[in-house]
Parts: sequence; structure tokens; C-alpha cells
Amino acid sequence: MTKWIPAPDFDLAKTLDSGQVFHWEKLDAGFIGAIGDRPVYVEQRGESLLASGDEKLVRNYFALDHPLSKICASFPDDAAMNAALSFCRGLRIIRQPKWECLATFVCSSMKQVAHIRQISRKLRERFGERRQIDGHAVFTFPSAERIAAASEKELRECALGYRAKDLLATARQVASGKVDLEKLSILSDADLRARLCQLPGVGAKVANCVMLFAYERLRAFPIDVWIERVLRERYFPRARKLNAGRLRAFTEKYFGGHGGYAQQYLFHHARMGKTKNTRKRKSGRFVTVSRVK
DNA sequence: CTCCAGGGATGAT
DNA sequence: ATCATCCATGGA
Repeated sequence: MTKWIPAPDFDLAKTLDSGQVFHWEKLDAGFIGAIGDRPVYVEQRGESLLASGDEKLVRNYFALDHPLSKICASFPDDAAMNAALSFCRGLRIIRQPKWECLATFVCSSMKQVAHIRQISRKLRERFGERRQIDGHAVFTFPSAERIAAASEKELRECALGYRAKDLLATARQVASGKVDLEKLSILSDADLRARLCQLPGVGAKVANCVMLFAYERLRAFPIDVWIERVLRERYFPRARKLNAGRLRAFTEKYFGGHGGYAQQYLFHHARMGKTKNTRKRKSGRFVTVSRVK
């Protein structure tokens, strides 16, 4: 059942560790996880993927058809962007199931990536469906109907904290049919963002993540604490009154049609540079240790 | 131990 | 319109 899938210009580990998806776990030389309701084992060997399961499913999920070299060529040519670009080579924005992505990012507010991974796992283990692959258990992400049927107390037991109420409320809107996530695909970026922001626990940042990671709106530019730090330090050093609106206006025009990709590269580079090297203080100013070129 | 995290909703200016 | 505060949790 295992198949070889050509995967040039792709880095599986970087893609799965870049904070866009949270449930893949290392197993041997590869990863196990679920794509929708299918259990999958996937392993990178050079320019190919060794994958179990449906080849088309895997190729679509990891967006192996994205013209990555063209996308990267569209990035602005500046020092911060080029450093991130060389660090993140092969990182792709994957195509996630919409509800799974939405629900996960509703749970993401003020949580570190490691915490989000834990929340995702607990939700899956408690409310998802058990699948099996190569003798290993994999859990699907629970449907909106299943989450909607849970109590807030049960959800809080998954380490959700105050996010439990929003997840439950959003799940109820999706499960009841009041919101059809698939049908939102026809909307323009602005209308899709506005519609997503009507859901409890969804603001501009989460909406942009869902647009980028589940609706393939590669222009959507989520601004979290990491990206805001990068923008302030690298693009607006010593700038007064730099509010959210100003940052948003800048990112929308400066990073262009694949801004979401650029954002993900900047995010991953910044996060890896800090969590692995730990920055040092020198004479009262922050100096990043890992500078790539 | 403290610090802080892929924020959002609310109410005060 | 912008800004301050609160909201729970746990890895680092």
C-alpha cells in the first residue's frame, strides 16, 4: 500500500513543524497523522515522499502542486525576507480540512505551539474516531457535530480554558447548518474574512489563519505576536505609534499576492531562531543569534 | 519559581 | 476608531 510520490522542492519536517498544523507525530523516520478521516504514514526520502494511503490525497494535502519557486520569487527582496527564505526552503502551505483548521485556531489564542498540539491531541483522543495504521493508533479530528454535542465542562477538560465556550459556540453554528464552511469558498477574501469573524472566538488573526491554511487564500497575512515582533524589529525599527491598522495596511501592499507564504516563512524563521538558540541581551538591546546571511 | 504564548471580547476613552 | 483589561493553561 505504500507509494512513492515525487515531491521536489518540499521539506516535510519543516512544513509539519511550522505552526500551521498540530497533530502530526514523529514515527521512525517519518510522521503519522490523519488527513481528514484517513490515517497516513508519510516519510521523506530525498525528492520523494514514501506514503501509505491515497496518493492523490497526500499530494493535495501537502500542496505539492503549488509552484513554490514562482511563489518564492514573488517575495519582496529585503534582508529579513531573504534570510527567512533561505531558512525555510521547501516549506509549503498545506490544504487543511476547513472545520479542523477553524476549530484548532479557535483554540490557539494565547497558546504556544506545544500547547496547541496538546489540545489538538486531547480533542482527537476524546471526541475523534480511532483509526489504525501500521499497528499505530491515529485519531481523526472530531466533527463539528461531535464537538457541539459535548458540554463546555468536557471541552475544558481538554485544557482549553476560556476557549472552550467559543469552540462550543462555533461548533454549534457549524453543526446546525447556520454556517456552511464549504459554501464560504465562493466569497471574496474580504467577505470570507468578515464572515469568519462573525464566529465566536474568531478575530482577524484567526480568520486569516483559516483563510490561509484551509481556504487557500495565499494572500491572507495573519499577524500574531511573532510576526508583529518581526515587523517592528526588521521593517519598522524605531517607529512611533505603530498600531494594528498601520501594520495591516503595510503587509497587504508590501508582501503581495503570496503574502501568506511570506508570512509563514518569516514566522517559522523567527520562531526557530528564538526557541532553539535563545536570544541574548547585549548592552540593553536584543541581538538575534541566528542570522542567516 | 516566573514568563509568556499563532487573541478575542468587552468596556472605557 | 483606538486602547486597556481580562480571560485559563502549561511548556520552557
